[in-house]
Amino acid sequence: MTKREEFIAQSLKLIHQKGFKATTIRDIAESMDCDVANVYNYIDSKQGLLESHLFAINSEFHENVDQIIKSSYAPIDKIKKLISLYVEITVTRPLEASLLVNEWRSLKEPKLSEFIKARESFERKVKKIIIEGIKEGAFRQMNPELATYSLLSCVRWLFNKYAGKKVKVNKVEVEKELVEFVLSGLSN
Amino acid sequence: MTKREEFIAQSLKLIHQKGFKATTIRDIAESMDCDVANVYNYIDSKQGLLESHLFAINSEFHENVDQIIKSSYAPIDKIKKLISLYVEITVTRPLEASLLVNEWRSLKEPKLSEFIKARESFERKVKKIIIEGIKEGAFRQMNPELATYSLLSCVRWLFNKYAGKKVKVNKVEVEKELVEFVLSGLSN
DNA sequence: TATTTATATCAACAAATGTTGATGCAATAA
DNA sequence: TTATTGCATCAACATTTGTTGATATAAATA
Repeated sequence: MTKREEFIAQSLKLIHQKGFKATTIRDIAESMDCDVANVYNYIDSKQGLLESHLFAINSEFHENVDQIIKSSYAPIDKIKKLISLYVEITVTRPLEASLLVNEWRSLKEPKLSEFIKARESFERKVKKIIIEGIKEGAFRQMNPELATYSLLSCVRWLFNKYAGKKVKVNKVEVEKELVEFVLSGLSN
Repeated sequence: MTKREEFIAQSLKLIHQKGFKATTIRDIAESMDCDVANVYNYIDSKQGLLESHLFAINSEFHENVDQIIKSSYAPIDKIKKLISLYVEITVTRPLEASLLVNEWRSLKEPKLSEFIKARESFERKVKKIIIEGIKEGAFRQMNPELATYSLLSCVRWLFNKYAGKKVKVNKVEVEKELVEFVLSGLSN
């Protein structure tokens, strides 16, 4: 592993553990056993470090989301596909997924607004799927907004389970469980 | 409203808006239009401010939780009661609820471990309810751990919707929707 | 060989931030 | 009346923290 890769790995790890605000440049330097100034061989600013990783994973996520949205799948299958996407990204790159869920709050304007705008746009798309599903009779009658947030929160917590821990995860099994929960809840 | 009450209100509001780490003593002072040193008429330290509010609401929450756990309700009704409790606290005191969900990360040892321990204990209790519900046949077969986290995340996002915004909320309606989602998911 | 690239070293600064001490003043309670 | 309580004022300090500039060295590349 090159030093630059070690830097990326360590900084992502620290940001996930302590949060972006609480992670200092000196923390990062110490974790990779080098001088403080050395960190600036890899970044322009601390803020830039957050922005680059955050928007990289965010773009990737939204591009995949749009393909699902624009597909001809029925609402119920679009939901399944979205959950599958979220599980895939979260299990393979949990540290970056944690940026999407937690650390975006540390963005500064105008990046903050840019992120929020994209996220709200995504949430509206999910809400539309739910509304359509209700109309078609695939989903029961419900408040689409509350359902949207509930649904999304069901997958957003996931990274917490797989970031930093060396748990061996059966991606497919996790996906199956989440899909079942979102579609059927607890009940028999 | 006394000055002390204004201090509490403003500091909670700021902590929710910007996060605890990003909220400075000077921010708080400015928000209540007083000198910086003045803030220390009401607190011993910034950290103490977080701790007192966080553990106050946390204790209250867990006391109520234990009453539900120890009741003779069936698993499905315990779940309903828990959701009801969460909605109640979140809708009436969203700013404090946000501490429980977001800001506990800013606690320092040993308070941090204390909080985490309580939270994990709570999660185990919920998991037990689910396991029991499955055994009794009230709930379908599922992975209890994933179900626990999914269930809890379904209610934890709520404060985001009601903190800071002047939305008039029908508590009962929100509760009904959440219960339906947790028990039945999206499906018909 | 010449040169670019990746990384290391050291010192230092400016700004932000939590915190303190000493003091004043007015209202309330004893 | 006296003592306490709640709140305000001002100046100052010690740390923490992001960031820079100038320079060195060894390896990779041209």
